[in-house]
Amino acid sequence: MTKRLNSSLKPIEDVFSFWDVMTPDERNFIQNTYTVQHYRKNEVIQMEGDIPTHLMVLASGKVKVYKTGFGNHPQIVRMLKPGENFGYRAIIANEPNSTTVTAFEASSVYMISGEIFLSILRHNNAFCYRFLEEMSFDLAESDARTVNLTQKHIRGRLAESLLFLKENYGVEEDGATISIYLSREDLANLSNMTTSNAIRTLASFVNDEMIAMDGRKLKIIDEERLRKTSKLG
Amino acid sequence: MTKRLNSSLKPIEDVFSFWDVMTPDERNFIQNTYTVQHYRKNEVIQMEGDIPTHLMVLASGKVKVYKTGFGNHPQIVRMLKPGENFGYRAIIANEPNSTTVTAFEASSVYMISGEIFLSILRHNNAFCYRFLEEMSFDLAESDARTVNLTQKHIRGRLAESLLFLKENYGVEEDGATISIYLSREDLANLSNMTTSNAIRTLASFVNDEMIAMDGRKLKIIDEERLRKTSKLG
DNA sequence: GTAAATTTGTGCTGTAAAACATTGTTTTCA
DNA sequence: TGAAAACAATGTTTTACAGCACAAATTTAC
Repeated sequence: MTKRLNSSLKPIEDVFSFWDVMTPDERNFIQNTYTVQHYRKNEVIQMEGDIPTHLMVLASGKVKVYKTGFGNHPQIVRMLKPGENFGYRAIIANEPNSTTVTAFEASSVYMISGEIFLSILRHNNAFCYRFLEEMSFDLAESDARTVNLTQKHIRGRLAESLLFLKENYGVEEDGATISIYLSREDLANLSNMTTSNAIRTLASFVNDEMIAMDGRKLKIIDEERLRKTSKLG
Repeated sequence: MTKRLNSSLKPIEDVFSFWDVMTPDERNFIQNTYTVQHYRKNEVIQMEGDIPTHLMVLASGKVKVYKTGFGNHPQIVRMLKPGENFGYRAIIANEPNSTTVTAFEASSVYMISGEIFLSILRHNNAFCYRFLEEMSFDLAESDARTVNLTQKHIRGRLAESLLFLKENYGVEEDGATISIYLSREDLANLSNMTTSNAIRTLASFVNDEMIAMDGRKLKIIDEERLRKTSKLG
């Protein structure tokens, strides 16, 4: 089984989206030094406060990036899908990790040494620019999240999260069921509310016929209205 | 008077902190093409939604960077002091501005053409890397702000803001008065609360002898306790 | 295959903070 | 210099949401 998982893993040159701007030498170097790590559901991949060692590329699975605030209350700040990079911000800033990363489901991660990463950044301008671009998107998203979470009311925040999940992870073959199954608690930590309120508000959305639920499967049935709810509360 | 202001303005090579990583050619090019803009108190420098045209460097004064949320309620996401760059994120991301920038007080800004900026980013690796570094700090700050604003209670948020203002802008000769005079409204927009609550909470801090007030002059007299309040509410 | 643990669902209560209203105070500018 | 506007202060009311307790359902573990 494990073998099968490994053999079915997409090779790093297909997963790491900045492969195309690297030189043959750089590619070789990474090919010869990268490692793969497999994580089980709920396993911690990176810990807040630890010294970062690797640029990581999610090969398969889904992970959450979160900060632990006062009273151990986590706030999810990013959710990644295969092909996305993480762990590199702290390397560039030369700081301890500012976030914890945990696997939502069984996930595989390509690990590229931080020193090699920095060295490529410092020698390959196109590579550096691509990361700059990526960060400039992430920064806008982060600022937008700040405003969403502080200014929207509970219904607006949850609606926003559901739409984000749909956009980010897509839907099943039925065209409506969001392709990620989160616990109510994770949904709450994404939307800055208590678990009870996530449950309650989901129920109210079902009642309003904006979504349908089957356990953790959430189906968006009136996206229009959900979008309105996200905007106006 | 205006002449005096102009003549007392620090030259761009002293203000723009990435000058040292530029080539002589690049420096020349910027020297020959940059412009200076002066803004009066409360004047808008950059507008949310507009197409970005220039990398801007604050030469003198103080400015706020904010997003306008639902119900026209602004959330300040950054406050700049001389030497800091702004307006460049949207250029890199090739998006409309995601924030509005307004002068707190009379400010002067060096304007560097977006095309020239992009061209240097694409040819000068050290220059590109410095911006990458800057963004990696900003991104961590933005995520931290999200957690602060969503999880801390009103006293904690205001205390946090006061400490930030002191760290960012420093203090007057008395060693205690914060060197920026904000309206209660701006303080509220920085701390995600209503103006009345900013006023009330400030008064309560005075009562608790953590700060002293004289109009807009805020003096931190018990930083220890203010820090504790910021952490624990 | 049953116990234990985790997750989900619901109701109730208290409260932090928004919203609103009013008045006093300072700035701005014809 | 006097009216208007902006800002600061404070009291009152309303409400959105957290916190808690508990029950039911589902998952995990042995």
